[in-house]
Amino acid sequence: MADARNIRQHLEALLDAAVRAAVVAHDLPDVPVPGSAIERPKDAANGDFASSLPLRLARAAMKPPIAIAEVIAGHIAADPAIDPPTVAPPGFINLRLSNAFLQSQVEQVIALGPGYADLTLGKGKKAQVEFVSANPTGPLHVGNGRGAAIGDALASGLAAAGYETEREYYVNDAGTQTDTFGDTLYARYQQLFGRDVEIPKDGYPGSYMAVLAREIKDEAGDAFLRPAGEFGPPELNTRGIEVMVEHIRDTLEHFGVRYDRWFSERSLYDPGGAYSEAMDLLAANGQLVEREGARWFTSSELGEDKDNVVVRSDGRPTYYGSDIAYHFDKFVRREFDLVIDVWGADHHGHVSRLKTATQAVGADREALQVLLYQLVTLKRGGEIVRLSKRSGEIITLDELIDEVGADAARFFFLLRSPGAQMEFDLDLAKKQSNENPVFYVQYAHARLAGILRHGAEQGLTPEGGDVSLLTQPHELALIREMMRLTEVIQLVATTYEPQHLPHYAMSLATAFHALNDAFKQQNDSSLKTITDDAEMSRARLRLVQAAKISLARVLGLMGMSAPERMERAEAAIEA
RNA sequence: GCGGCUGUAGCUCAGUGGAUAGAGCAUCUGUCUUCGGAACAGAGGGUCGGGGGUUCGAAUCCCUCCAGCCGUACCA
Repeated sequence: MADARNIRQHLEALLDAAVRAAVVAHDLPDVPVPGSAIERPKDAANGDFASSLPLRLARAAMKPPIAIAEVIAGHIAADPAIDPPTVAPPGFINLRLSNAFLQSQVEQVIALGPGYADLTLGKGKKAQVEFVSANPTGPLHVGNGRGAAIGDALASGLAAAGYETEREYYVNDAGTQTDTFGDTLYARYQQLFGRDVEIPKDGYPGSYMAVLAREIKDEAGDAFLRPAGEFGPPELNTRGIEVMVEHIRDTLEHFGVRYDRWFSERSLYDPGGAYSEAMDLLAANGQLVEREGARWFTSSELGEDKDNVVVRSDGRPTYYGSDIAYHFDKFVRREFDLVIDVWGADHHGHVSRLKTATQAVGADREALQVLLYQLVTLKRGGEIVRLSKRSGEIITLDELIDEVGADAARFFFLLRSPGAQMEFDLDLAKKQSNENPVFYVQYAHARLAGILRHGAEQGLTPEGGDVSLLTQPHELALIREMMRLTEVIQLVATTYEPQHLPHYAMSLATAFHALNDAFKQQNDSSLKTITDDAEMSRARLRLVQAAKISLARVLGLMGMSAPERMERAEAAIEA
């Protein structure tokens, strides 16, 4: 039987069969038929699904589209999932789901639970989403939060689509930034012992470095101190990175993000690590050359603008060299079928050459997807602040979570498509008012929970409810909206665009709020969920139960909580 | 210079070949001692940056121009 997960394919099959039948009956010339004929009409008045196939066939078939539509519609077999098809100018075939089918979906959602809309399109495939991966040279800032929200939701979406999914953080604990970090840390550390030392030029001026130095002094005393004028010990650097990574991990856990793996860049250079193997492979392919004292990957022969250095003239690998090894590890060693790297847009110059290198070490170019998100502009008190870790003036993700809450921050980050520059209005996100859409969605869930509680107090539960009693337009509209989740999951998992989740969540919440208030609007208390009619009440509670499952699922995919009740903490005070 | 992203309602943004271009906020009008009103119903508001082209059909695809952001390192 058809359900939310396969209704589209079911209708396509019905349509295909109708076209074939029309051809066999000589009602339609035997012309090539374009695929994927089922669409979603924008206007609900045109049905739940529609086909523009007649418009596309008109030329080849040499008949008016409307006539073709009539012919095909006439050959569509009767099906319990749909009402008889209708035809609309200039040549659409409109399909409407039957009430009986919609009602049955309430039972289906309850029977299948939170996974009712999950797909199998990624079944048997391993996917990895790598995100945030900020240098552990400072605390995460607001921009990293956007990457975290996007990457985490994307991973959830892929998992819902059937992929075996891992979340990974790439820890850049090697390289020049790390050295600069170490130098700055040692300067701050020495300052704590009264030495008049300046922070290196191009160092990290932020006060958090002084805090970090203090932390390390507290735990290790002067163990890292060297005679004046000498360099600091590498162990200080290592410890500094460790502590920073711990802080980053705490921040992300606060944000509700949990990684399956924290992958150390340094580990690439361990004996048996991916670096030497990947470089050997490129060398064996004749794709490495020595030039100007450095080692270059001859990427221009593979279509890149230019060759790129992988090992500097001083013998240290570049970031590019590391990344080649890292992606060799992902694809060749760990055999991921799909890898999504979520990066800030300022890295976009790196995308093409990394894909090329990935290809050179034997992976499919398209198996690596790089999702770029544009940088976040912060607005506070009408003032626009650009984010920069190096300026020292940053607003951290921790501060954002404290002020706004993790749920609201995530929702705002997800709402914008990754490619769009976004303005994050701190004052707005902080508001606990109806200007803030996150409360709208969560409130809908709390209301659903409230109705179930209210019913239970009167001895009414969803058990035994007869869904065939659900015939009100608002009730059926809510079921239609619940069914759409599967399309949203598919969209997220195939386009890697998580912004569809919050938009869907809002329309699902709207469908419920509208249902919930219909009795007031129509001034008819028999439309309430809990009425004098116990049978009717049980049927509606069943719908409420299913809707709650649905909304909780979307909130879960976005990494947000689904509250059973709302706290109105400060709203009254501010008012 | 070259390359990438972006340009849609007053604001923030969805919509990536279909029917009258949507949402939230803001503005205005109703509902209103609520199965929790952080709600619902409705209204006004658009030359989809400009100009060409492809198509039965374009916000969507192609070309071109304009504006903003980013990149074009032996930084990451």
